[in-house]
Amino acid sequence: MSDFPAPLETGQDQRIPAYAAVLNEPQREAVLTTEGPVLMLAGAGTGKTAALTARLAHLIAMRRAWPSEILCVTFTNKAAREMRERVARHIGDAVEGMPWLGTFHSIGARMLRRHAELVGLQSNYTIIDTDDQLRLLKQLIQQNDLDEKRWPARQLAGLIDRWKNRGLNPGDLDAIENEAYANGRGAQFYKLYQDRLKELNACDFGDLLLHMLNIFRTHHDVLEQYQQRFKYILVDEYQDTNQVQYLWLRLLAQSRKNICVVGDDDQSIYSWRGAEVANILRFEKDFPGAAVIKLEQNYRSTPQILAAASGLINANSERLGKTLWTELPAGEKVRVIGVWDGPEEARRVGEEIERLEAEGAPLDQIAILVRAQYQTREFEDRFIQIGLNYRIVGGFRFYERAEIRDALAYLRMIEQPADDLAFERIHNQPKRGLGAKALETMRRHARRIQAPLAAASLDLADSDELPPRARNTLVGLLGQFAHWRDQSTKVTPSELLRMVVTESGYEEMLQKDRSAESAGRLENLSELARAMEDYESLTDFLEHVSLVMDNDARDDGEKVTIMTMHAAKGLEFDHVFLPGWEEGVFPSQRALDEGGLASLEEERRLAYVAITRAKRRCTILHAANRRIYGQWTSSIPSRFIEELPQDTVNRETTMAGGASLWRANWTENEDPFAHVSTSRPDRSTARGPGWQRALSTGYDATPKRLPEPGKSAASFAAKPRTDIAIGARVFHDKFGYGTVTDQEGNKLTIDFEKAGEKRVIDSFVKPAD
DNA sequence: ATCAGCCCCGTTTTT
DNA sequence: CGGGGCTGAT
Repeated sequence: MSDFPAPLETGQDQRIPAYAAVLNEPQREAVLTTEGPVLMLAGAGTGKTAALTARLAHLIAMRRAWPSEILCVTFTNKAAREMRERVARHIGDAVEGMPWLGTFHSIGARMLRRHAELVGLQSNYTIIDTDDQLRLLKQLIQQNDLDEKRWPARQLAGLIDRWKNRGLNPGDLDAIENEAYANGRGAQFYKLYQDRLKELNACDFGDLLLHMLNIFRTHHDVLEQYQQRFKYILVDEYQDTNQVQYLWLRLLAQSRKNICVVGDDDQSIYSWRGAEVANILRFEKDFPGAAVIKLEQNYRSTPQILAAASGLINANSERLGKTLWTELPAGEKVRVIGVWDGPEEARRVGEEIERLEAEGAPLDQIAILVRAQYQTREFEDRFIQIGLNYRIVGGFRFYERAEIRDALAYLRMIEQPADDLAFERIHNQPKRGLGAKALETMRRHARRIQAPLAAASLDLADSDELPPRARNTLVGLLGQFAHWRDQSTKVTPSELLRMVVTESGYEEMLQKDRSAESAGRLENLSELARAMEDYESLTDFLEHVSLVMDNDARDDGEKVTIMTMHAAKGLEFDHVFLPGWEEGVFPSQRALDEGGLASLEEERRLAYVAITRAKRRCTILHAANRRIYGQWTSSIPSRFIEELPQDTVNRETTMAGGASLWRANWTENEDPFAHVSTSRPDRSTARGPGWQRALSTGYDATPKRLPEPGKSAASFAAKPRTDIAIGARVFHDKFGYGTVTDQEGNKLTIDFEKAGEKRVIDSFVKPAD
């Protein structure tokens, strides 16, 4: 600690490095305690990343280690990227020499490339995604005469994932685990899957970590090599680590014990995908003598927001216990708004946002955080209607899109002719008349001669097992691949991709399909080609795409963000709306039905994460009625609302009057089934057990203020466009091509070719070419 | 080989 | 309600 230039208290001492000057006391301690295990408990908004990056900068500036001797792991590429950028600000180009800063998976992949032969792979192994994984498992299930209906591939994939997350190999499964699939054939299928992957020279995501763990366990020399190399280990979001990651880290840290983990047990929201809070809870036991540093000063939210969140999370047991505080001035209380139903909720949020906008709030500082993806629809519909710019985060990531996967499959086939999964994916994409039947013949032959599909197909083309037509097509396709493989050494990867997309007929297929999606798909493919321009070899690029590429960027203009609470972790917004705080929605029905207290506590942590995203204003909403799976359901406010400290909350309702009156009414006409119905409940007749509780929390049935119809951004600015008239052909980002059949102010009625007739705001369409 | 119609099912998501 | 997957008819 003595080598730290000077304490901050000495004022503007010029010897204080920039990276340390802005830190508070505990943050500085986290930077200075370089030796030995450190547990950094960083509450929401407490400057965890600042401390982490300062620690990295410090280690390097003080010559404790070369950049290449520090292992720094994160969960997401985004976090890794951010870390890299922020460290670069402190130490400049030296960060380029940090090859071991990255996600668990990319670091695992990098290590595995060096030691692949130890687990029976070649170093140019392919990383398969969940789609390939599923198709492979389906094949195995079919081949082994299992009924896929009874034992779905999905289930097996889930089990294998979980086993891998826990560091279990096929031979490690106990009787109970084994029993979990196909009456005791779990281990058998797990083994079959692993063997098949090896044949394909492929890995799934879980393998990237599990293979390395196996190597560490069985090859002490390899483990020692890494233990020597990594003088310091830093782990971000430690509460999200799963068993393999934990075991992996423990082995690597064993000899030097210079491991610093950062996390927040209150923000552990990923147990359902294998994360174990226990890892952070028992860190001090794993590494005796660990320094525990708590970051509790919050720089993000108002005292009210913080108090609400803290009060809520207090209801959880099993916490390490932190108390967040802030020096920020008092702000507004958290608002809790009760509304009649889902559509009204969306309407209300829309109005609130328009109000904020009028006050000058930038739209990108406003977020709507939902529990589940299905909740986004209501808002999307409403925002399209009132012409409010929004973006929905989540859904498909870039490389998960079908067209991207198809393009990659072509490239994989060029790179590795033995990649059967890639071949199967595109053998008839675009349609070329090589259907399921031809594929089956090809597979059979491949199995017979023990060769990869493509090689076997070449062989097959010489026989008369396939009909002449299919044979010709097959020869043509294989010829194309030979041609592309030849070209791949002569042109850049990006040129190769363009060549493949055109020559395969893929481009033509998309051009013929005039839907909104296909236009976007063509665009995605050009984007892929553009992204490839930075890569020299196909191998580099393929790994980058499957492991690193994400599509969160593309910030085109100011938009309100709609996303799940999970996706919002780590982000912050001035204004946060939290709709759907009803029992069964949040906490989710599944969490209530299964998983018991642990599940409920995780939901509560999620609520904590959600509230602490807000910097200035946080608005919670709950609706009395909501359509779930097409059924109108009445629901009661979330228990989390009651758990908020009442003095931090302002309650509002769009309904006023006498709750008592309503309760009386309900008891008189008791109808136990009133809460489930197929028609939308009417304000004057609805009732139900949930409703009663809703009333008791300050609800009322008669509308205090009915939403004023048409009062929205759309009707304010109702100047019709002059470039679009009835009969015009137009294009809409969501609905595709269509013809305008009516125009009323800025509202158009359009008959879409794919989506049917819709009413949309004219700013959402452009004239079709 | 392809498509329409039927049935089933339905959190959260990163790599 | 709505999407995906599978079946059976062209």
